[in-house]
Amino acid sequence: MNEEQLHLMRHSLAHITAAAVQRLWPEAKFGVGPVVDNGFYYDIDLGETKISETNFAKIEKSMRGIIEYGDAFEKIEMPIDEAIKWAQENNQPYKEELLNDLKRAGTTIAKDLDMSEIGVATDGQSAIETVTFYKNGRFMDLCRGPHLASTKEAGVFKLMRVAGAYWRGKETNPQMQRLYAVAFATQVELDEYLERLEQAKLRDHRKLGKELDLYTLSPLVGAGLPLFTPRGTMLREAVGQYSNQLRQAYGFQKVWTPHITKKDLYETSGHWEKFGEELFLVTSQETSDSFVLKPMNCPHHGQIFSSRARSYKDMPVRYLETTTVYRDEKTGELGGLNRVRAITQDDSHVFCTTDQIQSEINNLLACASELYATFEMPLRVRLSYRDDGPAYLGDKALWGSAQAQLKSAVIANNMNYFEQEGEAAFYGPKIDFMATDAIGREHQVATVQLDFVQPGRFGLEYVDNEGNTKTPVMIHCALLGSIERFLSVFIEHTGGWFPFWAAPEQIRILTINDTVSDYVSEITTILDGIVLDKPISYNEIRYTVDDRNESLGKKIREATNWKLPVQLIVGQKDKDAREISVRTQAGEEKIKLTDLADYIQKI
RNA sequence: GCCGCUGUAGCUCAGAUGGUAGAGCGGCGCUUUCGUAAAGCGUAGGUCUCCGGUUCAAUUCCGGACAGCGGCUCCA
Repeated sequence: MNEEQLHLMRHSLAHITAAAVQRLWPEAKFGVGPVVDNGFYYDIDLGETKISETNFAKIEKSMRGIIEYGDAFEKIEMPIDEAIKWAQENNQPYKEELLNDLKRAGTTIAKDLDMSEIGVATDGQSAIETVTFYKNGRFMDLCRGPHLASTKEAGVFKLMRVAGAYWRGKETNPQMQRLYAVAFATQVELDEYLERLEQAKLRDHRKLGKELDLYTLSPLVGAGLPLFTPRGTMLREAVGQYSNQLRQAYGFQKVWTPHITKKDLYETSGHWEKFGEELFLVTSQETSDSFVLKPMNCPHHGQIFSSRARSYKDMPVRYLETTTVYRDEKTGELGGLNRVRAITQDDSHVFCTTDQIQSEINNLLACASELYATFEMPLRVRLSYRDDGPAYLGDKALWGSAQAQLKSAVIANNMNYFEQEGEAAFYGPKIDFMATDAIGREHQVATVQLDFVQPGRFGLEYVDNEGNTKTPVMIHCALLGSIERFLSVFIEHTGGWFPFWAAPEQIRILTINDTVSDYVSEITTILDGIVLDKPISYNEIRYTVDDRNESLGKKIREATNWKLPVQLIVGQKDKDAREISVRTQAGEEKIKLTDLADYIQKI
């Protein structure tokens, strides 16, 4: 079955799902039922009644009945006004809204519609004459089609879950229930898909985070506030230090700013107005000032920039700071390390002239590419442009040229990109780097954002070569993004098998009995003296010695379960031969004690 | 925040139409010094997430809170 047929089949199954739901709950009001990756969903409103997973067996049974019966999919063409009347008479208000949009604008696609009149009826000219419906059995649905000839041709499916979903994606609209299903041509393919899902769960960072003892969550501390164990701290510091050292090599200087600030700072920046509800407030018993926990660092870095007179000769000024910011995210959005309320950003800000924008963007893209190449993580780049909504600030022409510069930089760097309208920050267009987690969900990691608003708001300035006062452009950039989120993706990407340089415990020496302790000391002396150069220079090999009175098999099993990059096995035979048995994921080999330092250096 | 699901020992899980609960691993103790993914025996761990309600009796039923999961919305 090709992609097109599969799509057709999944779409028809969405109708069959709706037909089954209508059979079981005749009062059901239907939204939309599109095809998605691996399956489809249908949005349904049953009023007070709620579908839960306990109803799935009954719905699936009804669907199988419909498939077995083999209703034909019948195409019906209907004048638009007659269709609207049908929706009213059959108590299908959501379909009525869609039909209103079709009549008024000829489309139901939200981004092509004027939001102020979405779903609103019109008496005027129709944009279109007729609409098509598809009917299978007693169920009839507004639909462009095409469909299978008969329900009998539907493949295998499985209802997966039910979730809330706002009608047309608007929070102020009623919430419907979204019934998700997967569907394939054959049972074998469905089983394979479910098996892949099971495999992916083994790489879930929340599962590995517990198994590998990386972080923990405590209800006493609060949701979205992860606590990092010694191993997890080692990991986050390794990647954080790499990010810092890399950016220093690309011309950035470290700065430091406090974690609380007067709220005035964000009123000036514009963040208070836009994100006020998500700021944690801090009360002072000493002064009447209102403080907040900082949700980001750009205004602080701007204050450092403006602390001295700046000449064009100083530009660009590049600051970096890895620090934790706090955002009161909605509780329902929190999850694992991916979305937290204490967010450690490897944040940086460039202050430059408009002439320097292009080269600074290139500098940052090169830096990000180098970093993700080290992690061997493929990324997709998202170019986010402006929406014309009132929430966005700044000069429109400047936005336009900046967007063009971002795009040409991305193309020049040969990056895999896609464009998205309306995702820009309120102060400027941006480039986001998207990484994929274990089950295929994309998450933003690195970001490069142009800002034409904040420098002006804070009165930042420099003097150009003619003695004129100018406003600099600001470029925000985080490479890892949020270290917490980065780790969530990194853990799933590696399955917990971290590269040697980032592994919390890099080497474990496993002894066979207690006759080799002097030989173990010889080995540790070598390890202690090694200086590594990849990907950053450091001189601390993180090793432990497992000399417990346990079987070698058990020691190997445990070290493997901890996903240690290197196991060094030593017994009397190795000691006599001045050798070490080295066990890695690739297999096992014997090396000379004198070759150990070299061997480690080359990992 | 909203919709649905979930919460039993440190971990993974079992269990009873309402009569206060078990296994494996891990921990601890003893024995064992053993060469490639779990040595043997013994032993201690639980307000069955928390707070209310119903009941002679609640871990089990009902309500609420907290937390986790899947989505929606949001994401500076």
